Amino acid sequence: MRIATWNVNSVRSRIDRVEALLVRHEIDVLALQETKARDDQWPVMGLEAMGYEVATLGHDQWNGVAIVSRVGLDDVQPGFEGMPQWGDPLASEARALGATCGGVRMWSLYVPNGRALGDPHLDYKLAWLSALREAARGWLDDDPTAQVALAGDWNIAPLDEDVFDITRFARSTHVSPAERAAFTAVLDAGYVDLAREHTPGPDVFTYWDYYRQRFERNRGMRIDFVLGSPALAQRVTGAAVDRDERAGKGASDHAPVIVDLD
DNA sequence: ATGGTCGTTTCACGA
Repeated sequence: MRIATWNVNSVRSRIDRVEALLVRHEIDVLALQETKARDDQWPVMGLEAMGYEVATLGHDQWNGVAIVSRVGLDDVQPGFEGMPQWGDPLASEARALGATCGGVRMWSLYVPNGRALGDPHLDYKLAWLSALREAARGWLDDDPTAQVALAGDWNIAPLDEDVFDITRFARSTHVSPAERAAFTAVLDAGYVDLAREHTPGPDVFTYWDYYRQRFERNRGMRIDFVLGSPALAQRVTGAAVDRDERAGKGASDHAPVIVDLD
C-alpha cells in the first residue's frame, strides 16, 4: 500500500496534476491540503472515474483538506477531539480530516501557519498542535496497535537542515523553539517520521517559495511530513519526495511526500 | 527593510 501527502495549493487549478500523480505513483491514499475549494466546487468526477473515493473538508476562504482513496474511505471525521472550535475566528485557517482507508487511520492535516513571531496566530498554532498531540496520544492509549498516519503540511521545520539557510530564519516562524517542541511532543507521544530515514537531508525539502527562483536554486524547507504510529512505522519499506512535481509551469509550491507500506 | 510570485470569493491578502 502506498500513501502520500501533498499541499496542492488549489485543487481546481491543479486537478490534472493530482490525477497524474495518482497514476504515476500508483498511490492508494492521498491526503491533500490547501485545496481552496468549497465541497460543492470539488472536481471529483475524474477521480471517481479512476476508482477513487473522495472526502473533502472545504473552506469559505482559504485552505481546505481532503482524502482521496481507492482502498476504502470510512468513518470520515472533520477535526479531532479537542481541536479549537470552528467558531473561533483564528480557527478558520486550520483544517483536519480523518478517515479509515485500507485499515489505516489517515489524517490530512493543515497545521496553522502562525504568520509571525508574536502574532496571536502563532499562539493558536501551538494550541492546535497541543490538542492534536493529546488526541493522537489518546488513540494510542486506546489501541497501541492502531495504524495511524498524521499526514500533511505541518508548517514546522524540525531541524536546522530542514531550511535552506538557518541564519535567515532567526526571527521566523516554522523554526522557533516552541514550534519545534510542539512537533517533538508528537514524536514523544509515540509517532515516527515515516519518510526521513528514507529521504535523508541536508538539502531535501518539500516546499519552495514561488519567487526568487527558490526551487531552481533548491532553497526550500522541509515542512510536510507523514508521522506514523508504531504499528504503521513497522510497515514502512520506503519513502520519497516527488521533487519533479514541483518543477515546471503550473506546479504547486509544495512537493508530494510518498510512503510505501508492506 | 523590501521585494519577489502564486492562489483566491482579487484592485487585497495570505502564503
